[in-house]
Amino acid sequence: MADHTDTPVKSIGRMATLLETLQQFDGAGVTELANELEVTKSTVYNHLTSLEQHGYVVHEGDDYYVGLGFLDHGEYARQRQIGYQLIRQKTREVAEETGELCQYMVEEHGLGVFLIRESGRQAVETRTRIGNRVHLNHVTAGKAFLAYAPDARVAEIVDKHGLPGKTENTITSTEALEIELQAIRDRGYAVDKDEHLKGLYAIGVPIQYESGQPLGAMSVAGPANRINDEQRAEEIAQLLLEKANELQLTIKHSQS
Amino acid sequence: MADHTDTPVKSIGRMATLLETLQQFDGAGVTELANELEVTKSTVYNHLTSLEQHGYVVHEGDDYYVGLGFLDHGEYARQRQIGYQLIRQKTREVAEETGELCQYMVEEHGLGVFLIRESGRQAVETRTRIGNRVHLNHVTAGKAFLAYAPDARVAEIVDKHGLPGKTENTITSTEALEIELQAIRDRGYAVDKDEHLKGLYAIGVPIQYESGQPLGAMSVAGPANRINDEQRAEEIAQLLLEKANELQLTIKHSQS
DNA sequence: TTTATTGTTTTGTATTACTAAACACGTGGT
DNA sequence: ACCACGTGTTTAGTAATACAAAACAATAAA
Repeated sequence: MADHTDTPVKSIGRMATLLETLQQFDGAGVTELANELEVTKSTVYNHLTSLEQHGYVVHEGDDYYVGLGFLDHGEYARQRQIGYQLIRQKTREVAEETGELCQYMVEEHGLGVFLIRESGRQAVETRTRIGNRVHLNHVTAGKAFLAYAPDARVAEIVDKHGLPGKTENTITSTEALEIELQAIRDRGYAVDKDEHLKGLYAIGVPIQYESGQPLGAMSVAGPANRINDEQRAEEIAQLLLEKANELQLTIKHSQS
Repeated sequence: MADHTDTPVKSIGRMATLLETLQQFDGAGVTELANELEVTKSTVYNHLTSLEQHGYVVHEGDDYYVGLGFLDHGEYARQRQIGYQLIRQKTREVAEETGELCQYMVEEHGLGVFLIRESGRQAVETRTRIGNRVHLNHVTAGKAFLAYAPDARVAEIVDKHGLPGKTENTITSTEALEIELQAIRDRGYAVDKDEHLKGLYAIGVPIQYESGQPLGAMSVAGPANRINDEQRAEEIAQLLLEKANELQLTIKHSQS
């Protein structure tokens, strides 16, 4: 799980994997972590206390947890994204008007990151959470993004992360991807029948900057039985495209 | 600005100050950071590339920025807080019913951290953002929290962070604090006329767990001219107390 | 072209973060 | 009541590493 690509400052690598497992385990003790990471207890202890002194970790009794120190940096990074406030508002509108779950995702380091998540009245519950990173070929919004990203960028991303499978429907070859992306461009939006999760149907469109480069992608997700019919899907797609277009105009002129 | 309390793993300390200044500067280059932190360029470069490989930093051209890697940990830490979902919903209700800005704050490491922030229709804009850390004696919610926290905990916090001043009205002595906290307990809620920010009026109540220990505090803030009148303030306070009470009952039985 | 000013890379060394082992503390079992 | 084993914590010694210094590359300005 932990990438052993050696980085100049190895302590940062250790810290990163420490935090990841700390989060995975939903809180853990020193020994538990030491066993998992295959390092000495004292090493883990030193890291944890250092992280704690800087607000990145809390301990309750003998268990350590990821702390709220990350929330500050995280929210800063989120609000720094171009058009964040405007897109957030639009996402909310879509969620209310469709009643479904509407999300906005951006790309960073070749992966998709969920930035905004707004639930409508009858929205489904998914496991995705703000900040989660996913492979772009695993989600509808990700494919909508790729379809409108420069070819060179797509190639870079595929080269870096490959096209790992998730379900049997996931696209795992560059040829199939190219065909899919072309289909999305022809259609104007991306559609998925349970690629990410069984029984989930999703529609995604890119949010484009001037010059057409995508900032991210917005998607609506709901239970297949509710969205799968031709009529409703097309309705939602048109709504998304309309909102995306509005955003494109406002972002262009406001630059934030 | 950088605390030089030596921690076992010093790289983490360097990383922390690096990230802080990176955020303060809203993006910066290698040389700029090296000068500010009084270390060599190569050191900064090594840290930045290491952080980047782990998704904590991005670079655009020659400028580095805090990345979205923090968002995942941050959101995790936020949702881990007891009663988060329920409190979020109630915060929204209060924002809608009052039309003002309603926030929820918890304490970590002796400081207040803004967890939730919901704006009503006529809500003021403040500089506070989710994840921001503030001294508890600087904000209304913080004082509401302190008023219902165990005396020992209050003493610990004051001992650790002191009572730094912010405006001329900020409480900076333990005696004054004790009097204020008692007044809050007598009244049932905390009130502030521009302690944190000029022209802002805020009302805060604790959100208590079973056994009365506070999980955090919820506050409503608005322009002084709108809230300052006796009638309106009392109205808001009663609404908050009612919502807090509802929360206390639901959280008790749901444990999340 | 020249001259600053970037970011990047390299090399050697002093620092430091690691392992290992001992210590303190509490708990559960017998 | 004791003992054994589980914690987290602390301490020493050493191998690893993160650092400073300086050279290098690349870009932009003069």
